[in-house]
This record gives sequence, C-alpha cells and structure tokens, in this order.
Amino acid sequence: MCAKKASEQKTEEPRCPIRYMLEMFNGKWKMPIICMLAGGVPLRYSSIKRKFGDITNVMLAQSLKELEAYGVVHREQYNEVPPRVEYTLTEKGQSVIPALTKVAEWATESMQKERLCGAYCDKCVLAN
Amino acid sequence: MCAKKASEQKTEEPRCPIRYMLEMFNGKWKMPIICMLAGGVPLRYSSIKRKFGDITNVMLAQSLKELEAYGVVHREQYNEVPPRVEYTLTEKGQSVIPALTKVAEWATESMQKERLCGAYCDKCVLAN
DNA sequence: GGATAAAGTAATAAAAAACATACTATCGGA
DNA sequence: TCCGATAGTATGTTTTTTATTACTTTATCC
Repeated sequence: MCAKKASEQKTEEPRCPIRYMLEMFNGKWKMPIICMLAGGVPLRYSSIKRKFGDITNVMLAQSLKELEAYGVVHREQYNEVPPRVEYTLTEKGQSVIPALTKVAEWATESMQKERLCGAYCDKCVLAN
Repeated sequence: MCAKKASEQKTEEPRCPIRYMLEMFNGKWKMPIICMLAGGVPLRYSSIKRKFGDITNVMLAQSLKELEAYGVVHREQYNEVPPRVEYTLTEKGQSVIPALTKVAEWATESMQKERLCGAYCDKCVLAN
C-alpha cells in the first residue's frame, strides 16, 4: 500500500513520526550538524570539523553520509586538488529548521529557568 | 556565576540548548513516553508498558526515573495493594509539548511526502 | 624529492545502550 | 495455603555507538 524502506518492511504498523525523526537524527552529532548548516552557508568537511573541535573523522563522515541518505544534507564535490567538498541543507533539511528552532527556544528557556547558562550556542544558528 | 548540575561542572562553556535537549531526552524511549503522557491523563506504569508493548521493565523504569530527575515527569505513588503509581507531565514537561508537536508535524509531512505512511500514531497524542 | 593539504577510509577498542530472564514485596481473594 | 496483580530490581548478555590510531590519494609548493 505504502512504499517503505527496506529496513522497515518488517512492520506494517503506521509509523510514529517521533520515532521516524529519532531514527533520522539519532546519535550525538546529527542534530548539531543540522543546526550548524542551518545558517545557509555551505560548509566544508574540514570547516565543520574545526567548528566542533571534538568530533572524529569517523563520526563526522558517517553522520554526514547518513544525513545525505535521508535527504536532509546535500554534498557537493569540486574536483580540485586538494579536494573540496561542501555541505548544505537540502530543501527537506531546511524544512525542519522551524521545528528545531522551537525546540531550541524551549531548551534555552528551560536552561535559563534552571540557571544553566543556556543563553547562546556559538556552534549553531538556532535560538540566537 | 551560573549554577550548574554536578555532571556539568567540568565545562564552563555556554551549553548548546540542542545538546541539553538531547541529553534530557536521549535514548529510544524518553520522547515517546513524553508523547504518550502529553494527553494529560495520568498513566500507570503497567499502562504505559502495555501501550508500548515492546518496552522492557528495565528500560521503562529507568527512562521514567531519568525523566523524573530532569523534572519533566511527575511520579505519584498511592499506597494501596497492589501498589498504584501514576505518571504525569510536570509543568516543565507540558511546556515542551508545543515544540515536540512542531517536530511531529514536520515528521508527519515528511513521511507523507515519502509515502511512508506517517499519518498517525496510536501511541502518542501529538500530530493527530 | 619531500612536506602539505583535504576529505575521507580501515581496523580495532572501549563505552554505552538496550535486551532477556529471573526475581522481590505485599495483601486480598479462591 | 497458594495464586495473582502491581511496580518495579538484579544480573548478565548482546547490540549499537563512539573513540583511537593509522593510513590513502593527488597535485602543488618549497
């Protein structure tokens, strides 16, 4: 009836949208990457890596690849030497920003109420 | 300057609200539990367990305990036999619902565009 | 000719999350 | 006296994530 990804064929239940989102953005880095790209400026692999400071090649490459597979991140490769690869949000990726911003606003307010210094984040564009 | 939880004392950086949220709702079950409680009806331990169907005692008890520690879930114990314990969202827990609803709406639209049958979820109240 | 930069990959190890199974206390009812 | 229901705990195992370290390619610069 409805097309499903191979990994989801096993269940015929209607899928929970929250779980769909959790699957797409699972792990430690995917949402922060989306936030970082939310500014609209194309970012190179090395630039993302430098901005985070504490992400490994393995995690960054894997996260970007999975986000690309989900259609939220676009990878543009320029055949230069040394190679240049730029990442941007796709239309789908951009479409999640308003919702993520809501979440970031809520989180910022919560942190402020608890005096947890959540005033701003220098790595992502949201809630600034 | 700002009060911080013990676990966060190590870093003096401003915290990213998205990471704060990810820490609070980490794992497979916490967001779905919040969604399930979003209806406003107090739910018993066994009732939550039954609604999910595939959550273990360990995961449910642990998730509820952590959500309680973060102040988003309230646990009310009635000293009856057999024991009765009811869970509800706290004010803080309720305050996240609009943001989560935005996310659920985005996810539902995405799933529909991809024909992934995301029309509704019978376990949570959001995006219905 | 060797160092350097970018954007990764490969292989392995460590840590964390999730799962499976069994078990507990208490009291009322059959 | 044994059974069942509730709300979990205890313990061990498997699975998944994350981290560590080293390595690759290509062409230009010194």
